[in-house]
Amino acid sequence: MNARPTIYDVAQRAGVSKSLVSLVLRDAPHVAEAKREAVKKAIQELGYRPSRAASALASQSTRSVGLLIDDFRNPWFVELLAGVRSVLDPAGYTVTVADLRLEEASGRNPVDGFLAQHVDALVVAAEAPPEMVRDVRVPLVIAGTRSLTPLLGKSLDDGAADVVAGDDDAGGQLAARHLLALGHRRIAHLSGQGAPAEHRRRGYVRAMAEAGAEPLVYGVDGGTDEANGFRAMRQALDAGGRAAGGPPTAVFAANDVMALGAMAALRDAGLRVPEDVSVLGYDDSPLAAYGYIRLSTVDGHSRRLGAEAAQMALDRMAAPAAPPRRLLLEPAVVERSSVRETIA
Amino acid sequence: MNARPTIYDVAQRAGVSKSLVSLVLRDAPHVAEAKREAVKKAIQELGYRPSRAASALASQSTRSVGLLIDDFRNPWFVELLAGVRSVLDPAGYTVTVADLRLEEASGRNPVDGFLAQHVDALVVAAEAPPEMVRDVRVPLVIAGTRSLTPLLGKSLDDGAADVVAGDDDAGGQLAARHLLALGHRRIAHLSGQGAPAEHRRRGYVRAMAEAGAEPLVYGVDGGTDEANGFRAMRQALDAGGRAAGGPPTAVFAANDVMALGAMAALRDAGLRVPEDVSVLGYDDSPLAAYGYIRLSTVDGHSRRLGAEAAQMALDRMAAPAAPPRRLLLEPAVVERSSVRETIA
DNA sequence: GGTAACATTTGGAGCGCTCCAAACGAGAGT
DNA sequence: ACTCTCGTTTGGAGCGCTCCAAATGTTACC
Repeated sequence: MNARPTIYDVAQRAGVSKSLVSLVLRDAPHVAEAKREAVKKAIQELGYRPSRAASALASQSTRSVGLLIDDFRNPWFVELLAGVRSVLDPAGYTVTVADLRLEEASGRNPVDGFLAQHVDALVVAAEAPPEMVRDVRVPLVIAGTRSLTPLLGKSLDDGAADVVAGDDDAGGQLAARHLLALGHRRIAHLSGQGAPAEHRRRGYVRAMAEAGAEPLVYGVDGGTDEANGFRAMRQALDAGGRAAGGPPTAVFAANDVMALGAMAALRDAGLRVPEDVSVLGYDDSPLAAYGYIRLSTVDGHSRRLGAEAAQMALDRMAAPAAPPRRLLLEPAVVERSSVRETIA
Repeated sequence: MNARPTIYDVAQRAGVSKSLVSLVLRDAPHVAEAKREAVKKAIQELGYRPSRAASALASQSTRSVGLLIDDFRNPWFVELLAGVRSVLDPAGYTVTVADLRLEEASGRNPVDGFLAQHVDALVVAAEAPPEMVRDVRVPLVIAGTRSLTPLLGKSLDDGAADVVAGDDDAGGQLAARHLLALGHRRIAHLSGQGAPAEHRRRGYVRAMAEAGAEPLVYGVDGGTDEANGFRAMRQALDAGGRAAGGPPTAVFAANDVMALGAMAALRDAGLRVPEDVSVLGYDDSPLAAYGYIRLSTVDGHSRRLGAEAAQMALDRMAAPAAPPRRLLLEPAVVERSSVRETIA
């Protein structure tokens, strides 16, 4: 009566067998054009929609891949997702997204969720606890602006994960050198917890040392959020007041949101950006592009990252035994209006 | 061998029948504690995870609800989602999110996707084309900061949709009155396409008329994005220059992103916010709360909206024949630092 | 001691689909 | 006319689980 039509209903209406309907559904070759049409017509008329559950159960494949990101609030993921879909959509795969922060907040393990869902592959673009991805038996791709360390552990252990990531070390160096090249010497770095921040920091410190400039790092023990950006910037300003050379002339923040916090602190202190101090962010998130913000930033190519990750997933599904791949994307600085040469 | 363990494997290992395992899985009553433990132990040891597909197929229910939002890039949805999950998680439901813009970009119908997935209910928080939700046979709830118009059509047709929404008309009035009460008279409104913007505009116009002030609307034919906010603000400024009273002393934007565009235009024009002109946004998106922005805005209570929508979905699943419900949430203004009294 | 009443456990019949081996037809070749 | 092919179509056996009716144990009560 009112129940959802099944493949049998379609078959009956089209005057063929359920098997033929199934073939049409997956548009197989060797189906007579007339029958194909008849089936399509019946599908149309009945408003039939195949049941994913049944199909998944029978075929042992959901043709879906899971994407784990860390926080929906950080728009970083949007481009990443667009990249992932750009390669998975044409291949007929569906992608489901979960937010690590949100899942954990409600006491769930998102990876379990994905596995219960029978995803065919998993793309992890968040700093997930290693044990969470320990023995995932589906193709696993690690993607991140994110640094590799916690992931290398996993992939070395069982050789099963492909990884594609922005090179955060290089990005940190790039940022510092960019500022150095513009004549800055007192360059503060606003950092925070977590692997990506740590690598960016490391790169920054190295570049500063090479240039013979003193590394000035703040906020290491805080989050990589706006509040800590604000706080760390204040510290940098206070330290600069008491210390030798005065306040920094440039600031490199571990990400765009922290940079935004820094800009608030600078404005509150009566300092102008970029006239008095230059601010450089990281991620090239949508935030940075707003006309009111115009933040110069380091671009980790998140869209490309997503596309590469998706391709790796596809490749591994095709060839599960192929040697794992690694790909590092070289970051680049995006000039907007928050950075300029020193006046000094 | 290497295959995923099934319920039978667990049963065998625990020395019980598959049915008992199934009971334990859905923690049914009337199961002896000892057996329950044994089953749990076996599950643990085997790393067993139930197959959602099989369970969905057998039980004719996925215990999942779909949430359709309009654009991942607009962080408006984050709180909405949190609200939805806050009621659905405890009830044991899973929620899957799709982004209308993204789905359409890849030529898919997200609702079809949800239905193929057999969601038990659908929450639509985007301005989906009516035909898209036409004959959805699952409980449907419409949620929005979004105005009701396009939805009322649908729900009146078949009486099957519950709706909860922010009252955009009231919000528009509220915004205008708020500014009026602070002594502003030349209050420009930056608007755009789409039902929510239209209703906010209508409210604004009414309140202005009631106060005997002239409505000044710009940007109606553009999007509700940053670029149009910028452009509309420029127009308002130019018009003010030529016309009678000078540039507006206050601006009410149809949403926060447009307000941000307006702030950029104002800054470029050498005008300060709020000293020279007040800016009021709408949505109370995360954007507005950044220290660097501190945008005063109208709060549509998106979290509560999500929670109410989820509850409605739950209620309707429990009682499919209950009369449809309507709920309008009264917006409120959130004071930050972008609005102040007129000096005049 | 026997049995009713309940608590606990179990096998079987699907859920709607895919996939396979087998059946069917219709020309082509001899 | 009769095989052979090859392209097309079909029934049947699951996929891993839920749900039901029925079986089995256990306790209590007469």
